[in-house]
Amino acid sequence: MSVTIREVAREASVSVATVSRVLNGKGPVQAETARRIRTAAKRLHYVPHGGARSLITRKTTTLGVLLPELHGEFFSELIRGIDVYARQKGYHLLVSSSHSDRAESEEMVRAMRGRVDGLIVLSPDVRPHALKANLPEGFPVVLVNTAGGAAFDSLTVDNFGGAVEMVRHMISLGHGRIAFLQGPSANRDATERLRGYREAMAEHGRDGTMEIAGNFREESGYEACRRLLAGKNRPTAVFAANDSMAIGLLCAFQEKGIRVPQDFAIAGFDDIPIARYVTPPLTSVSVPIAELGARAAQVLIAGLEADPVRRRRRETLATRLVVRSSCGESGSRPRSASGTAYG
Amino acid sequence: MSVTIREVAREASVSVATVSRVLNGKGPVQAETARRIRTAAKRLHYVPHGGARSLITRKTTTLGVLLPELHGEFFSELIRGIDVYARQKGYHLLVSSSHSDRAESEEMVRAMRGRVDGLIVLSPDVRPHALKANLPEGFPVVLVNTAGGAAFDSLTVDNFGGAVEMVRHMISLGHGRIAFLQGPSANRDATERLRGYREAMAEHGRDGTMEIAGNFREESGYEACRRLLAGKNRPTAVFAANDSMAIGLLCAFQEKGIRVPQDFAIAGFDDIPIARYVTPPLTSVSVPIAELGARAAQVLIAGLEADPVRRRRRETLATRLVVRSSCGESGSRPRSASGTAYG
DNA sequence: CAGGTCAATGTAAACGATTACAGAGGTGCG
DNA sequence: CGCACCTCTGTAATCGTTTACATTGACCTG
Repeated sequence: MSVTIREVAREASVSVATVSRVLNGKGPVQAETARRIRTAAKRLHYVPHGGARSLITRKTTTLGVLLPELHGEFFSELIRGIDVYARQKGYHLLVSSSHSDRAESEEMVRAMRGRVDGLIVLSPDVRPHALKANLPEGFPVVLVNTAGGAAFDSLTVDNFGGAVEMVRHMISLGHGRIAFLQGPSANRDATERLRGYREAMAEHGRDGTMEIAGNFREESGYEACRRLLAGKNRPTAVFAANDSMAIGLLCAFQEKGIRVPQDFAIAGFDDIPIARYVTPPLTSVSVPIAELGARAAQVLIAGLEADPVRRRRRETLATRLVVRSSCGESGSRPRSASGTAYG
Repeated sequence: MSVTIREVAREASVSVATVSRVLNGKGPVQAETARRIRTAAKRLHYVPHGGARSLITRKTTTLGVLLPELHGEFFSELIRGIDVYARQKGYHLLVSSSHSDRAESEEMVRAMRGRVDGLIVLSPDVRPHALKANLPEGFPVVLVNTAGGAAFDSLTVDNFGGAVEMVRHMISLGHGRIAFLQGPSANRDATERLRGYREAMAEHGRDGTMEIAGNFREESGYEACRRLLAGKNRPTAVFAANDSMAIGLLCAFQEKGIRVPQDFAIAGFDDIPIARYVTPPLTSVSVPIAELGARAAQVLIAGLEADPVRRRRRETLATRLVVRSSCGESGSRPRSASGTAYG
């Protein structure tokens, strides 16, 4: 069925060793011989068997990517970032996504071992402890946005810092009572953003924080509207833990005739592409997702090729405040390409 | 470094053959022996080497997924659909995305061969012709939303039918002059939607079609606004080839004080999650993306396990018209969970 | 011209699994 | 009791590569 190196060798009247040398560019081979081999390989559509190769070289040139169930924009951007860098370095990507429970995730860790050279893990379900137990000693792993032990390299987006910056911005615009619309409590991005909100509020001596439960989906933003308008002493601004919820809320406000930002300021987090096209354009925090992915791939590959017992890396990528008009102040400005970036 | 089957065998005081039999559940093995082997395997954290295994079994239990550069929502949903089905059947996913040019795509086809059992290809860049040339005879491939020869299984979303249905709906609401905001001309989804628009317009004897160039991005919707308002005899409705452009356009209208749907009706395509949360909620065509992915995986796996020279499959998945208020008629209804589904 | 070096190629031993085949021991049946 | 048959396990061949080592000339040098 499949054509092997042996057939190429016969076709070019040389030994398999010479074929291998030509195709891998190692060892000295006469130019004419090399040409003949390459021609034969092309004619036969020869492609080396990855398994056989990895058996002897002890490399798979494949990176494993372990992801939880996560929403649209983030997922694709991250993969894109990883893929672009990995491919450029000659690595493939073995992806496994949408794990719902812990047992499933851990099973995948096991299944991936022996097929990949290293692992990029972005999964609240997989505890670092379980990782260590299921992987051989010293197996290269990069943790992304995951509460992870000191055992592995890890990369994080500065959710905390971004949230602090946003709250400060809102306060600087004169907003007094700022509510926070939370994400899922199990999600680390969500909890870090919450922590940033609390920190920044405390820093300015505002203890009148108001926190509303949410789950990162549009509908929970939509539903938060009632809660926001309920009590007396109601807030003048909301900071949503992500853009989707902010947009859901925006929609609810619009239906109720509440003007944004005049009656109520709204801010989001993530800066998804659509954020600048809602009405009014949404002030948000831009997260470098693709960059996060690329950096994860970079750190992992560096780890593969370097001496295995080096110091663990731990990095945090900065976010960027993007001011549009949903928080006031700049409402009358002409729409620019991307809002104004600070930071 | 890595623990092999030999070490497990030694640990359990049996031969490698017996270990293999136990771990693969083939052949008769004494219960006590099996237990001892399983214990040993667990203690040593043994996982079989995928390469070695695929060498002899001639299977990789891995599916290749080849994707072009594509936007957020679609990408992740599709992968999710594929992944869920594939994993359930015990297959892994080797993903390669964001190919910009044809040469790159074809290179990936070659690289993947020898690592995967079959291929799911969703790439306008890869011509079926090139696929045939770079793959062994009879290699299982499923083409998704790709203009593909009769040589492979293929799956498509009924973009044409969905567009026809939408135009009919708009006409039934009394809209006379309906403009169409196109997607990228190289994209097959885009051209099929355009074809549907033309067909449905012609069917009702309206030759006054108006077609505006676009690229599926929000900004091109935003920019289309000028063109729409320019001439005299201006349209009363726009059908955008996807939701992102529809939302960009909505934003532009809102800035100019043009009311939707009173002054101008807007419809989109895709029914992205956010579509129901913009103002007004967007009438759109829902596309079963995850289902498309799952079905692709299903067809491919069926092809792998079945007799190889069976008839080619060619399927089209139905879309679903989702009526909200951006085209009028139902503007005053309370917002329901998902609009009203027809079809 | 003997001996050493070097370039170009071939031979064969790994790598880690699966599995055909064989052997050992037990059981049933004529 | 002898033979066939079954169950359980081991031995060794095999898959398609890479690569250490061997081999063969050609060339250089003293």
